[in-house]
This record gives sequence, C-alpha cells and structure tokens, in this order.
Amino acid sequence: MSETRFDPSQADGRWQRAWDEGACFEADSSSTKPKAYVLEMFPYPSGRIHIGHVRNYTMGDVLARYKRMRGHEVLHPMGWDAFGMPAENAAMEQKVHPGAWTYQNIANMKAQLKRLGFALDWSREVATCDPSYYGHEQALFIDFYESGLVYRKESAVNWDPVDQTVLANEQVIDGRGWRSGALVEKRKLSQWFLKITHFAQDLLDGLDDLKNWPDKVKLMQENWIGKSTGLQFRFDLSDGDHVDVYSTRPDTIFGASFVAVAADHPVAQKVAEGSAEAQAFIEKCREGGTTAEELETAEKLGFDTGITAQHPLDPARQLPVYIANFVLMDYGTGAVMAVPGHDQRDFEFATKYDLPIIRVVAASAGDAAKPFDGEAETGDGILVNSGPLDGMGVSEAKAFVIGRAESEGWGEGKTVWRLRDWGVSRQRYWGTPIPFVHCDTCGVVPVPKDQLPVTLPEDVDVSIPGNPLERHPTWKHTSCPKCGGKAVRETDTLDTFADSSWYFIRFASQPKDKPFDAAEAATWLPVDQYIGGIEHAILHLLYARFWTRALKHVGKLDVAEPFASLFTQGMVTHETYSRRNEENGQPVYFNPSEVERTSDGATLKADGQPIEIGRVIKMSKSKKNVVDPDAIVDSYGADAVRWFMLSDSPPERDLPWSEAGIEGCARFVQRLWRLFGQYDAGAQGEDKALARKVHQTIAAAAGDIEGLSFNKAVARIYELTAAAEKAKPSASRSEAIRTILLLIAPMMPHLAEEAWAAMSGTGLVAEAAWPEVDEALLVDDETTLAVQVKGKLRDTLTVAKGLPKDQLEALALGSEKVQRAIDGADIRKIIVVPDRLVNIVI
RNA sequence: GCGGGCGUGGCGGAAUGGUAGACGCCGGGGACUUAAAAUCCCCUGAGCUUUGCUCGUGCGGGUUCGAGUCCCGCCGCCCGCACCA
Repeated sequence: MSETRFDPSQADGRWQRAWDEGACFEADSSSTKPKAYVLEMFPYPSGRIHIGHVRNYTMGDVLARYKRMRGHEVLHPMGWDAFGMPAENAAMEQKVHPGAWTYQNIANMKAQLKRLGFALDWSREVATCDPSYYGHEQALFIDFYESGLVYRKESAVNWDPVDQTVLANEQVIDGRGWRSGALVEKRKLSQWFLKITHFAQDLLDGLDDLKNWPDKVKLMQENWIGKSTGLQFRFDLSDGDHVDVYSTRPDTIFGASFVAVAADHPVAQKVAEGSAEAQAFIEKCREGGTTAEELETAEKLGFDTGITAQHPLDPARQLPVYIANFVLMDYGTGAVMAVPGHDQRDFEFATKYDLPIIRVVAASAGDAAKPFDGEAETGDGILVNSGPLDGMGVSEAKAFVIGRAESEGWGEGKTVWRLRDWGVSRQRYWGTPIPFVHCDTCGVVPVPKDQLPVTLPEDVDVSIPGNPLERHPTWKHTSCPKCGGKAVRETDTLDTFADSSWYFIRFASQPKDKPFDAAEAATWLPVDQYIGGIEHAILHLLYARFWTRALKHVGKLDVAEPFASLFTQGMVTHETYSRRNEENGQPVYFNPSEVERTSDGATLKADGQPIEIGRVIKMSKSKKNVVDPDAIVDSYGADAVRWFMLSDSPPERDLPWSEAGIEGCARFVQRLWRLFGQYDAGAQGEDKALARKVHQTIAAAAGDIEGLSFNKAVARIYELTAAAEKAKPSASRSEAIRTILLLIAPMMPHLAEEAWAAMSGTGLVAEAAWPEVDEALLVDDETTLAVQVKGKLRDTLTVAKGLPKDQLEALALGSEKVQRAIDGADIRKIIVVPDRLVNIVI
C-alpha cells in the first residue's frame, strides 16, 4: 500500500464495476439462507437525485450490506414511481412527451445512484409507467372489481371553469386555478372508488401487530381511520320531513340548540328549490377548495332555513335548522345536532349567530350555571340541565340516551368511521388507464384480461389543458367485449398511490404472465425493514396495507401486513442565502455553490459582497438551498458523502447539510486509509484494553446498526479509531485495524474494498462476514463510581466492579471532597446503586 | 381548524430516572515546515471571590434521595389533512 492518499475518483468506479461483474447484490429467491428484505421508498423520477434520497438509500444500503455480512440472503431492490403530474407539467412547459421526459430522468437518476455504490439488485428494477408493470396493475384492479372492492359514485373535484379541467389540490392556490387564475368550483363527477372502508376494522386491529412501527405513525393511522361510536337518530322537521343526524356525544342531547346540515344535504337542496337566498348560500359553499383544511379554517357560515326540528326528548323544544359550511356530507349522515357548550365549532357558530349556549356537563352539580370561558368544554364531568340525565357521568349518560332512543325507536347506537373510500379516478393522461369500457347496452364492462394491458396512446398533445385521453381522436373508441357493439374506453387513470401500493410485491417476484407468483413473493414478504419519509405516514402506508388485504381477499397473496418494520427518516436541510431585491423587496435566493461561507457570515462569490444567511430549512428548489449529489461525489467521493449522511444527526431527525461537515468526513476517509496502511499481519503481543474496546465496539455497532442508530455507530467507530491510532503495534492492534475495516464496510464500501485488497484480504469485503464478538472481552473489571452529596456530584472514584454496598459506602465516605461537602452534618440516608453511584443524603 | 412530532454548548448531537454535553464540526493555542497545505498534540457550556464554587437541557409548576428523562400547564418550530409524490 504505497499510495498515501485514497483516491475515490478512480477507486469508486472500479469497485462498483467489480460488484456488478460479480452480480453481488442479485437476490436469489430460492436461497436457503435466512432472508432479509430491505426496502427504501422508491423515488419519483423528477430528473435529479435529491440529497434526501441519498440519505434514505444510504441508510437502507448500510442495513442491506450489514445483513449480508451477517449471512442473510438480501433483497434490496430499486425502481421508479414514474407516473404523475410533474411529467405532464414538464410536457406542457418543455414540449416534450411525458414518457420521454420520464425515461430520460430515470436514466440520469440511475447513473447518479450507481455512483454512490448502493448494493442494489438492479435486475429487478421496475418503472410503474411501463406497460409491463401497469398492465398487471390493471389485472389486479379487475380482480378487485370482480370481488366487489371497486365501485363508482359521484364525488366532488376542483373544477377550473376557464381551462375546463380538473385540478389537483396543489394546483389550487387561494381558491383559484394556478394557471388560469379563475375561481375554482366544486363539481361532481362519476368516479372510481376502492372500498378501503371494507377493511377499516382490520386496518385498525392490524396496527397492534406492527411492533416495529413508530408509535406516532400508528397513532396517526388510528386517528385517520377514526373509529367512533355514537348515536344516529331522527329529528322530525316542521315541514313534515325528517333528518337523520349522527353524534358521538348523545349525552349532551339536552344542550342541543340547533341542527346543521351540509350544503349538499337533501334538506338543503329542498330548501334551495324554494329560496333564491338559500340557493345563493349553497353556491357560495361550493366556492373554494375541497380540502379538509380549507373547509375547517374557513369562516363558519350558516343559513337559517326557517325550518325547525322537534327535540326528541323535550316536547317543548323546537330547534332551528341551519345549512352550515362546516358540516361535511361525507362524514356520518351529513347533518349534526349542534351543542355549542361542548363542541368548539358549534360554539363559534352559535356565538356568531347568537344561538343559545347551554351547559349540560359540569365539574359538579353546583356548577350547573357556570358561564363558559370563551370556548366550548369538551372534557369529562357530570350531566346538568338535562332532565333525566342529571347527575350521570358522561359515559353513563351516553349509554342511557342510546338505550332510550333504541327502545323508543327514534335512533340507534352506531359505529362511524372517519376513513372514506379511496377515490382513485384521475382525469389525467400520465397514469395507469382504468381498464374498463362503457357500453350503451351492457354498461360498465371490464377489459378481458387477455387484452391487457390497456396502453396509453403515444400521440397526444399535452400542451393544452384537459385530459388528452378524453379528446384523443381514436383511442377511446372501441367495441364492447361482451356484446361487440360500440363502446368507449374509460378515460380516467388511476391515482399513482395505486402504483406504489404493490411495487414491493412485484420486486419480490416478477413473472411475465402475472403480477407476481404468490409462493415466491411470500418467501420475501413482509418487507423486513421499510425506510422512507414521515410525509407518507398515513396515505401511502395505509393504501399499501389496504392493497395487501385486498390481494388476500381475492385469494392472490397470503400476507397479513406488507411492512414488518417501518422507519421514518428526517429531511436534509440547509441554510438559505438571499438578498433583497431593491425594486420589490422580495428576497432573491442563491445556491450554496455561489456563496463563500466565512466564520462570521457569507459573501457572494460573484461580487464579494455580504449576503444574508437565512434559517435552516428543508432543501427546496424555490429557496435554492439545494446541493447536487453528483457535485459532492465529484469533490469528496461516494464514501465521504455516505459517511456524512450517517454521522451526527439521528436518522429520524432532520440533517443539516454543511460544507464543513462533509470536509470532516472526507478527512476521516483519509485518516482511516492511513490507519489501514499500518496493518501488520505479523505483529505480536497483546493489548488487553484495546482488545476489550474492539469487541465492545463490534457488539455495540451491531446493535446500533440493527436499531438504525447510525450516528451512534459512527461515534463508536471514531472512538475505536482514535484508540487504535494511539496504540503501540501488537497483534491486538492489527486485529483492531482489521475490525475497523469490517465495521465501516457497510458504510464506506469503496474504501473498505480498496484497503481489503491492499491487506491481501481474500475476495470482496462485500462478501465478507461481520466480525465475531468475544463475549469474555465485553466486561471491564473496573468502573467509575459517582459520589453525590444530596444529589450533587462531589467526587468520582475508580473502583473494582461488583463490590458490595457497604464497601462502596465506606469508599465514598472516605473521600476528602465528600467529607468537605458533608461538613459534619448528620447523614440521614445513603443510596447505593452498585457499580454506578453513591448518594449521601444529609 | 384537526391530528402527529420536536425543543440539550457557537453548530449537529450523546445520556436503562443515577457523573449533562460522549462523538463530530466550528473556534483558539502549539508542534512539524524556508513557507504553505496536509498531519499531530492541547484547550473549548456560562459565570465567579478559580485547591474550588454557583448556574445550566424552550418557559412555569410538580413527583423523587436524585429529573434532559416521569406528571400537569404554557411557548416556539416542523410535518400531515384524502387529486403533490
């Protein structure tokens, strides 16, 4: 090993080729070794790999390589979530076909990933926009249809009246279309739905079995599924009609002061027929977006219909019926009994429209007349002002009212879910065509499986708004598979969440003639470790869990849950650099590569003048605080970049990118290279302390990697490296150096291979085994004893391990510093934690 | 608005209820060098009357011999909210 520096620019590519040529990372489904399926969420091919991807894939790669060293057959695949809106946007802006744009991006990004040396099985690569993928998805969709998991119903979309097109939520800005600027309307369309609610209870119950999922993700899913129990009951209306409402708080029924219905509710529709004012109000509710956030943050508005509702338990009370914009037609019955005292939305509404706010729950009977402090009280208590319920607790009163409603026949206890069925229709080109035709005589008919895939037409004009499939001259015209008559194809495409709901199954098994082989898929599934962003905590993960259940439902796959362990990583962040534009005061942002960072500030390289350093935030193109992985791999080599991704920040938290940090990593690569150069296979002699450190580090680093606490493993490797550098030559030191090489092999594989070859190691490190731990060397025989007086540290003593309590007490009292702190006071108590601490209480 | 999370030196962070600040970065001092780079060594939470003492983990309370860690109440920031992926 004569070179004094490790040169990644020539070594990285050489080892990457060696791994490729040896097909090192191709997974063998028929292997008898224990299997490990390590998966990172596959990327959208936006054009360039983002540093966040690098972090995600580095974590998975370390785990995959580590598992391989521990003797597992590892499946670590990669592919592309390749359908979606950005391709259509690019097509519009750059006049390039979405497919061409997407495949070019895939080629670029694949090259970028290869440069980072990830141990990926590229033989299993999939792109969801390829007919060889989405054709199978169409077959599965038809299976779901045939087993009753697919249906069509009317549902609201954002409609841009100028562009005559459906908009995604992100295309609606402040209630207006992003291109046209027109006020967006809600419009109803007949759309396709997947019956995720069929599995609501099972999706909820399944969370209990996901022991290795973060509690926060499980809690988010639980809240999203939103099981609630309550009372559905009937109000008779003054116009002779009636309205069903649902309430989770039937105990507060005597606090009801009005009834509110959604704008789309039949009662509201009926009122609108006879009232232009009501009609105008309903129109107003239709303006604005369709998101829950917009609905809930909008000012609460209501329209008094003039109708009253008969209170079911109090013959003397007639409640006004309002149409209200905060009531959702999709949840419960689309109508609520409003109890302002004990529901915050009702409280705000009642305050605005001057409706009674009645207290029916209080801390005690004596508080029955206590006024409200500007907000509703939703907590527990006892019932007051509630006739027969007075004095009951909340849950007792709930049961009582439900029982009474059921016996008297005006209502019944009911379980309601917040979870809604999954609307999968998208009125767009770049997605999986929904494989159905519409026939005038036969209705909706699935395309026969032997005619799949239904492929997207290539000759489309995406430069104008609207759905190109809809206006294509020939594509949609076809014949009915059933009667042979004229029919038109469905022009909606599937939500891209459908594509990502089963890609991990296709990775595990990819026959040509069917979506997957059940037996082969089951040898790999569930995914042992899934890694991705927290932003997918609800939708993607819930849809994938649903899809897995749906496959079981149709008898295609016998897997309960898709992902056994889940890890959600933090984002990569960077400070921003900006200057105010003198004309309009808007900040102008600069890329880090244009900026010279100094110890107390930053200047623009172009003019040498100071520049403002902004907060550390998520990297984004608009703020230009992005770094390009290719550029940093060019400068520092793949291993330094990988090491940086693993160092310092715990993986679940945000990682602030810094130039100084990556330089430190690059220095450490060279430091290791020098240390490896000192390896001497023939060195003699034992260094017990170093040997202990070596084995303690092997054990701890293994635990850290398995727990994905890479930052801790990194810190321990730094410590061991420092100890090995300081040690005098010995057999122990040689073992330490060889061990460090193996410990860093999953993290810095190129450096490890290069040094391994120089040390005359056999084969590739990629195929080497993780070092064995010598259990006997894990325990020290001495320990540092902390001595406290009244809980404050006064001295530390080095003592032999395993001393009895009375000896530790005596040693502690023998300390001069401790005696000074006690200062002759009476000792009341002495607490001894063996091998750790003595606390003298005075 | 609803749901979820996070908060520790100049910075990233470490710490089974038991020595707060491991490890890294930045900064300071020194060695080597004609010089620089590289490398190596030492120092580096704040304050003070500096053998040592006091304060210190977003803020205010509480439990405990002992709280960054547990409990209650706030503040700030971040993520998700069903057509972004």
